[in-house]
Amino acid sequence: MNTRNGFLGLELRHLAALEAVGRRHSFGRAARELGYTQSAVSQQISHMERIVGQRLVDRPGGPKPVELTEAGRLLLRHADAIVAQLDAAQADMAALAEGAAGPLRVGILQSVGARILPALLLRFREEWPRVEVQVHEEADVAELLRLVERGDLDLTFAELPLPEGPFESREILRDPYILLVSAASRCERSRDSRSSAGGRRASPTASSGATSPTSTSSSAPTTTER
DNA sequence: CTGGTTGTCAAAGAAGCCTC
DNA sequence: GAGGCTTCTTTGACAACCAG
Repeated sequence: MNTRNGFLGLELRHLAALEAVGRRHSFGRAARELGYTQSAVSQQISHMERIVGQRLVDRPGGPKPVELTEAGRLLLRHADAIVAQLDAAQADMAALAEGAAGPLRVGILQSVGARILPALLLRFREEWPRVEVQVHEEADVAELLRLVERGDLDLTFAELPLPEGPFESREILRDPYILLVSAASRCERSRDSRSSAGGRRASPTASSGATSPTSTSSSAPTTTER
């Protein structure tokens, strides 16, 4: 018999029995803890020992406590890793079922990727550590919206107003843009009238940090979901 | 030595699951 | 539904050890 195939006969209940026996130092107490009879646990351990081909539990006989052999302790260390991995898998499955895990495909423009996304991702990963964010960059908002509509993206950053479509949007940021012109330009000469209407003074040396290729008007980046 | 405790081993049977 | 398989329980006989 192939040893590796033989190990396929090992089951989680066997590892649980080994762990309980190792911790309680008694077949009977391990059995009570696991909800089995002492005989059942004894048979499980014996079955394991036949599978691995080594003595896993030292039975001194009588009321002396039973102890795991070196082979038993070695196998238990692997069992701990297996059980921990299983716990992680169970948590992942539960998280996936409630939408807290799995991939999240996000569409962005270059400006969003450079200025907004890094900070957002940091916060997002703290809150949703099991969600893998997959970023997809496009130069065109219309293309991003098309990908969301087709289901190729889960959400995208866009600018308001949105075109007609099966989208749900949430405004997350207002990012004012300003116009920079020469002091001698016609725009500067007409500033008085715009200032009185609530406009902002343009400066040739300073800006509010706007990076959008759009040169005029204020924009309101938004996340859009299909 | 005796009784109590703990564990092994074997056999019979119950229960659940799967396949046909 | 019947049959096969697996797992577990129950029961009984037995062994090893400890305490009184």
